[in-house]
Amino acid sequence: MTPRQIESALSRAQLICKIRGARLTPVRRRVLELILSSDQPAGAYALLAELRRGRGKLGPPTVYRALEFLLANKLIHKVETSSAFIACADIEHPHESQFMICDDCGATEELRDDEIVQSLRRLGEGRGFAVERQVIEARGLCPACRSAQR
Amino acid sequence: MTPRQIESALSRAQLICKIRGARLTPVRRRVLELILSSDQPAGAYALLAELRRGRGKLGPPTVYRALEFLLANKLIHKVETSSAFIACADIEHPHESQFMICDDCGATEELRDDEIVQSLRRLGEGRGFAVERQVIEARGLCPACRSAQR
DNA sequence: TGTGGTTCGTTATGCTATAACATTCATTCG
DNA sequence: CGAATGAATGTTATAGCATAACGAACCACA
Repeated sequence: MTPRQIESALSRAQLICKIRGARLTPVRRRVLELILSSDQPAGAYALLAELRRGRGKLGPPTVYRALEFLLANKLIHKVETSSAFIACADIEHPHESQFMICDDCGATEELRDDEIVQSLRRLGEGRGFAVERQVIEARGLCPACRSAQR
Repeated sequence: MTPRQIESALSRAQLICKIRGARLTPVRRRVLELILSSDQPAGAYALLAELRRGRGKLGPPTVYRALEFLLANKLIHKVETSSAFIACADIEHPHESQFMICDDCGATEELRDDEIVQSLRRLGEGRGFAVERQVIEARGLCPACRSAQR
């Protein structure tokens, strides 16, 4: 993302939070900015290391609390199989998303297919489950690593 | 699972391994037995604690290596969002599976829907990804906890 | 200007997983 | 048989991910 795009995303996040009565504080904003700046999903401790450059010596809870807030407000997603966090591609429209993760280079792409979401929901409800959250991730090789391997 | 069913599953696993030229050693067999005996997904350290009762003082690598073997031979699955391991419901027919996990009581049900598997595969391939492994898990409330809450 | 709730700093700790190297075990081949 | 080889396991240490608990600072609102 270009600096311009990052600024735009931050402004929009700010606005969304304001509307909701949620507070995008400096720490939270900074963590979101770091995640937006990263081209790959960012781990909590990598974010913490960045946070510390500038601010003093912070502990894990600081970054985890910020992540919790950003997740709750659907400004970021957690990639479960990587234990890492990625900016949401469309914060104006909260949604379930799916991820493709390259085992080679870690490249992660957010997909959004409502049909698969509905399928899993139906599947759960067929068994009497009330589905609250879905984790749908595919691991494999991205196009680049795929051709590099041959 | 009843002791009888556990014995049956162990025998079948033994046979499958033999056919494949894989060795279901005592440690691996024991870990599989523990997982089969558990009514809920078992964590690695819980399994380790059980393993230690009987054998001496073992380290995490022992159990993790056994788990790696069982996963590679598709005798168990890993539930990513719980960091726990569950017996495969149909070891004779290797497959991708999905899980419904209750946030309240931890009850975990293995589902098997080939359509959702194919959907995700197509979705990935549409983006040029070679999908090797799928993680599809739904978190929510199981029927029991659902009615208990009302 | 209190007062209550939210956010943040700080310390400590727990859980999950693997690296690295020594040892034991099983198998095969001379 | 006995050595050689590769697989499996034991052992110690450490890395990586996440949260509990408590107090201080901050903010909004009466």
